[in-house]
Amino acid sequence: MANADTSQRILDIAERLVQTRGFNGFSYADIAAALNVTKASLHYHFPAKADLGQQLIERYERNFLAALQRIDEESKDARAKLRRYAALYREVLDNNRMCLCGMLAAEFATLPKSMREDVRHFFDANERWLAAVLQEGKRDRSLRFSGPAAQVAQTLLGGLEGAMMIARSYGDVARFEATCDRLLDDLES
Amino acid sequence: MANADTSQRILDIAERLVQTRGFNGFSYADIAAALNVTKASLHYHFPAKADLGQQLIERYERNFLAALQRIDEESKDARAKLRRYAALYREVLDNNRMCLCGMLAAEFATLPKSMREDVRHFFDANERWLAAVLQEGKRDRSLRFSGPAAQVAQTLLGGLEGAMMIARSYGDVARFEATCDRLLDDLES
DNA sequence: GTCTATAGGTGGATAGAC
DNA sequence: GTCTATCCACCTATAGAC
Repeated sequence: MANADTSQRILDIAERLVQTRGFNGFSYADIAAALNVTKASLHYHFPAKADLGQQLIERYERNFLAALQRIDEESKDARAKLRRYAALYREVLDNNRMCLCGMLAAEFATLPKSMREDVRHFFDANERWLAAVLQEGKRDRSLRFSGPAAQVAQTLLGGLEGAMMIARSYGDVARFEATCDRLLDDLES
Repeated sequence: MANADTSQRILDIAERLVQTRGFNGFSYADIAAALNVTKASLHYHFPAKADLGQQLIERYERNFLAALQRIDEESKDARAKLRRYAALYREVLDNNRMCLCGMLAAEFATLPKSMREDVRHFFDANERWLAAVLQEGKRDRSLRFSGPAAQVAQTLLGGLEGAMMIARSYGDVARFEATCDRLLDDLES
């Protein structure tokens, strides 16, 4: 059976590489060098690059959803939840990374089908969570917006992903934070 | 001297490839196949891929700025200008493409230095134009917003780029338009 | 300007020893 | 599980004939 720890370490390195360079911007050789193993042994854990990519997204989504659940449990209202959601993105950017799925969305046309479906699944899950929080915010009066919550959720997701991508081009986290504040202030007014 | 027409046709193909697949997602072989020439003859026009990439961005920005100037000349007020600005993005998406520089922003870490600078230059030019239009909208009362125009401009640019990228993953232009409307309605209220 | 031919490197992936 | 060795396809790029 595959050593779970080794697989996880491979995924850790690969995740960083995809988030910084993109799925088409790294190779098995890069991971091998970082882990001091041969390319061949990577193929034992992930036979094809598409397998590696798919497991990357699925692990990323599991971890992300776990973080969202912690936010649900620990936040006092919907407004606080949104602020912590945005903070998740900022933490990624702090490490000079792009959201894994935001990066893959750019490369979408070149991805194997299984990865495409997983990317969309991640976005869907994010939007569902955001829409639920927005609805909750309307009830508890901590948030204010017009139109369907699902549409606000899409705008928020796109706004954060886009701001992240551009801010990374400038190596300027403050830039991301400013956009973040604008997007959220708007819902809190 | 290089045949200008051939160079332009090469750039046309390359532009489409970058906008759909990314700079690391295509090769000289792809262009050669589309144009029915050999890879070697492409190197006559663009010795290295970095040269091709740089000229791609610079031509893209020239064309984009020309479009912005037409908008300036033909629009009745700032509000109309913003709507036409957003329409530029939608037209790109209609062709199943991503904004050239939005795509390159994702691959930023893997780009040659000259291309990085050009990508940022494109964003800078966009933000300057947007900020000027926003200021104008404040004067002519066709737009309403709080805080610095430059910050609203950044939020708008990021919002459009992000919405574009995600909408393309779903092959759903309507999704982009909905986000667009939300972003702009907000400034017109 | 475009071609043939090729160099020199790297990509993902596999076979089989240990 | 990891290794050596290797395959083959593809990559960017160049030399030199036409």
